[in-house]
Amino acid sequence: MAELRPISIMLYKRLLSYLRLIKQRPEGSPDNISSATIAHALGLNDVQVRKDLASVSSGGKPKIGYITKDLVSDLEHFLGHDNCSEAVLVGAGNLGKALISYENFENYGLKIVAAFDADPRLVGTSFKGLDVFSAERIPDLCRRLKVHIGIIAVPAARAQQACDALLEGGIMAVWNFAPVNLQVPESAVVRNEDMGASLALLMKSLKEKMSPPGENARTARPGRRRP
Amino acid sequence: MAELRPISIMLYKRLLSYLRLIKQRPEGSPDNISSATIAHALGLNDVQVRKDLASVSSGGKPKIGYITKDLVSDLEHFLGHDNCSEAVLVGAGNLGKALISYENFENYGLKIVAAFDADPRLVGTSFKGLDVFSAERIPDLCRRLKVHIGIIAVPAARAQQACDALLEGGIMAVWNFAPVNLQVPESAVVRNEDMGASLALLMKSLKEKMSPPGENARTARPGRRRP
DNA sequence: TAGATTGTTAATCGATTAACAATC
DNA sequence: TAGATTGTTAATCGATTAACAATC
Repeated sequence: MAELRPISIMLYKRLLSYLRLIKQRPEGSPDNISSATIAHALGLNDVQVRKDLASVSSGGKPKIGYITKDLVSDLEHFLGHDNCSEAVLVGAGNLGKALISYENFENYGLKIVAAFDADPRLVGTSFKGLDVFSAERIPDLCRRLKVHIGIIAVPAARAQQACDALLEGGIMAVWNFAPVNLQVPESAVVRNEDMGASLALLMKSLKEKMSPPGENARTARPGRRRP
Repeated sequence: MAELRPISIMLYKRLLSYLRLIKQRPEGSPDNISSATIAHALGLNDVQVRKDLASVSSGGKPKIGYITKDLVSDLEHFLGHDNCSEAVLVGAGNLGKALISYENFENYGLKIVAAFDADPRLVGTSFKGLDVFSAERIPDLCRRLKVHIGIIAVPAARAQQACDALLEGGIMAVWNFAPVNLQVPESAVVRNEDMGASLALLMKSLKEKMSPPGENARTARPGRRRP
């Protein structure tokens, strides 16, 4: 049951994908699920699924599998979705608005509590009930709101500046959507949402699919997704 | 020099990060760079950087390092940024508009050539020079434009439908921003841009940083980013 | 030459998978 | 009981790192 030491990013991602898969099952699905079913739906190995789940859940039952209800709560508990965290958003342009609109964040325990923008035309407006403040107020308001997560959704050229302001406001974790390498002190955590890199990966897979691996290929993995 | 067999996703991501780092260096930076410098800036091991680069470039020079100009072109060539690919976008809401505005995609060889939306108020409009067509025309226009990449930026509930239309139009690679597991045939490639999962990872790192690993921790990696 | 830096070989480490026993 | 399924142990595989020789 629940380990304490840091787990690998790959494992963490898989756990998240299990949770999402199970939560997404249509109404009226059986209330149990086997590791093989999960593995098949996600293109993974069933032993791996069982091993992953063993580190999280109270275990499945032979011939039955895992009780989805229990599994969901075990996963959520382990992944820490229980305690909601608050964040501020810098940049209320299209991307910022898209993030504000993204219904799904609350499922992951995130709530955006304030937005900032440097554009005076946006300052003072509100979007989906969220007020947009002047970027100058970032350090002050972050401190007052005692928020620890900052989201950067500004153009590349202004990202470092936004980051600095957030850090000044006591932000400890930065979620960066701008295509730049932010410089931050070691005390802070940065996660780059590098959409360019992500796109490149898609294009890479596509190319690999179109020009099949050839003689050299050894481990062309078979089917990943359901037809 | 340049391997042919499929390379690992982690390696591919690192190569992308090298490219981005080097391209981002300020004007007037030296025209050479050492593996140690790259490694330090990205929080990696320098041997790893050299090994990665060896698979891509014509090599560095002892005492000098790598010539950035050559390295950039080697990386770009290897990563396939040379040949630009075209894509269509489904969903011209805030997220869609943010993607259209994202200056950076062209650096990765992607051009969005058409946008679709189900909302009649958006159909017929254009944004940054890109026309928005009715979602009904997806299969037809995709075929006519001979596009192979589709981007899904619609709400979760409509994502599978959008995906089906794209597949009907001959799309082979789907970049999915909706928080659902799309069902696609094996012939297609899907990349899920799961922002919820990404957020969860950030929150995980933050938690790990705030409550230090404790006695159990064995390999707390030291410094990752510059102060 | 001495020092910095690359590139490679071998060792280590961690993650995945195969085989199989346990259990309902 | 027979069959399906879990959980675990051991083997495999791949990726990272350490040590060091090669080179400018």
